[in-house]
Formats: sequence, structure tokens, C-alpha cells
Amino acid sequence: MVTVREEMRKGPWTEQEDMQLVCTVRLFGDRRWDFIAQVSGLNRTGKSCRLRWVNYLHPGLKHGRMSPQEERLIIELHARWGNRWSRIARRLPGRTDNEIKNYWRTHMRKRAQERKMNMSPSSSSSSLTYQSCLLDTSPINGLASGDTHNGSCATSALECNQSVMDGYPMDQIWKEIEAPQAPALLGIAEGTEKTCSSIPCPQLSPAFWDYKCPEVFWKMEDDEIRMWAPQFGYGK
DNA sequence: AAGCACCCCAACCGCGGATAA
DNA sequence: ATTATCCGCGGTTGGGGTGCT
Repeated sequence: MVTVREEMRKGPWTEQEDMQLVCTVRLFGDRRWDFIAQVSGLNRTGKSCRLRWVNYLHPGLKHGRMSPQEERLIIELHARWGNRWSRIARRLPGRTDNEIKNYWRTHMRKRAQERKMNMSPSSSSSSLTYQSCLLDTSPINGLASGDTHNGSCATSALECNQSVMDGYPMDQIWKEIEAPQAPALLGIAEGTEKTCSSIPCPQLSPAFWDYKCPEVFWKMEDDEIRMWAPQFGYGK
């Protein structure tokens, strides 16, 4: 009957997969990833879907270089919390743990090494971790108290970064995601065949519409719809 | 212009914690 | 109270892009 488990797809996501995922998440919210994976028709694990959403497709994400503020904040928080990337990410709106982690690895490690080189090689502490390097030298300390005021880009990291996105292949999708209308809901209400109106919704698996779709949908209403509906102007 | 080395980032993996059954 | 399933986190890796020789 149902061929249980074809092999799951791995590797880079295609634009179409992205759109399918976006569509499904718009309909069902960003919880229950296994369900989303199943229903979306993507031959991916829930885990993979979640990761893609969280790290790339989530509408709130910023893409582009870290601003000086963000950089300093990362340094400070990392000094305080260590590799608690998700925790650090919560303090940096629009940035993901993955992004911060990558950023740290590349930029900060390098910088720490540079500092290490610059510091007198025979200096005391033998355990010269990047933390110690970063912490007890100048520019970082300034931020511990008030991070908002440092540097020239103080207005908002958001603004600083958003402009970097041009030419981004997902531009179209971002625009669609950010549009605050409630197309997905309408799509489902009006006739499920339709694509999710404003987003071209490639093909959700037949399973999607098979999957007691409305039923499931209604089941989530109490808590979950409330969680994500506001962004569609729904459920106020 | 070609080859090489390095950098950056997206994505996977494994594990532990939380929640549901 | 126990077991199963799902979710989220941190670590790691592989591929593409870019700069340098």
C-alpha cells in the first residue's frame, strides 16, 4: 500500500521546495515539523524542514553582514554564556543560532588569533582561549554596559543590514512572506485546489489535501492558530 | 587564464530534554 | 511511572565563491 519511507531527500533546497515549505508553514504554523514535512509533499524530514525554516525562510530573518553592534553583542554574550548559540541568538533579533555560530567560528576565532599574535607572545596566561583574548582587551569592554550606543551604525542593526539583501535569489519569496495579508487562510477556505493565493504554491502533496486537511486545521485552532494568526490579521 | 587555497555558509548529525500516549 | 516521539541545540562537514599566486 503506502510505500513506507522512500528515501528522504537531503542536501540543498530548491526554490520550489522553499515555496512549498513556506506555504505549508503559513497554513499550519511553525510547529509540528513532522506533520509539516508529511503534508507539504516535500520528501524531507521534519527536522530538515524546521532547519530550513528557522535558518533561512523565517520572515523575520535578516541576511547580510553583522553590524558592529551585533558583533559586539555577540562577543559580549559569548563571553557571558559561551557556546549557547540559541540563547545568544535570542538577543539578536533576526539572527539565527546557526548564523551566529558560523560567524563566530570564522570571524571571531580569526580575530582572537590575531589578537593573540599581537599580544606579547610570552604573556602570562598559558591558556589563551579566545575568550580571554577578547575579554581583557579594550574595545569590547565598552559595550558591556550599554550596547545601543556604540559605533556609527547605532540607529539600528536592522536597517544597516537589510540593504545588503539585494540580488538575493529568494527576494521574491521574502516579499511574499512579509506581505501581511492572509492569503493562505483564504486559499484553504475558498477552494483548496488553489495555490495559496499570493504565493505560488507549487504542489503540495496530494497527501496534503487528503490529510483531513480542514479537520487538522480546525483542531489546531485554539492555541496554535492564535500563535500564528496575528500575522495574517486573523484571530484578534 | 588557470590552479590553488582559503573563507563562508547551508545543511546534516547526534544527543539530550520536553511532551504526549 | 514508563516508553515513544518530537523538538531544539550544538558540533561538524561539504560545496560554492572569491581572492591570490
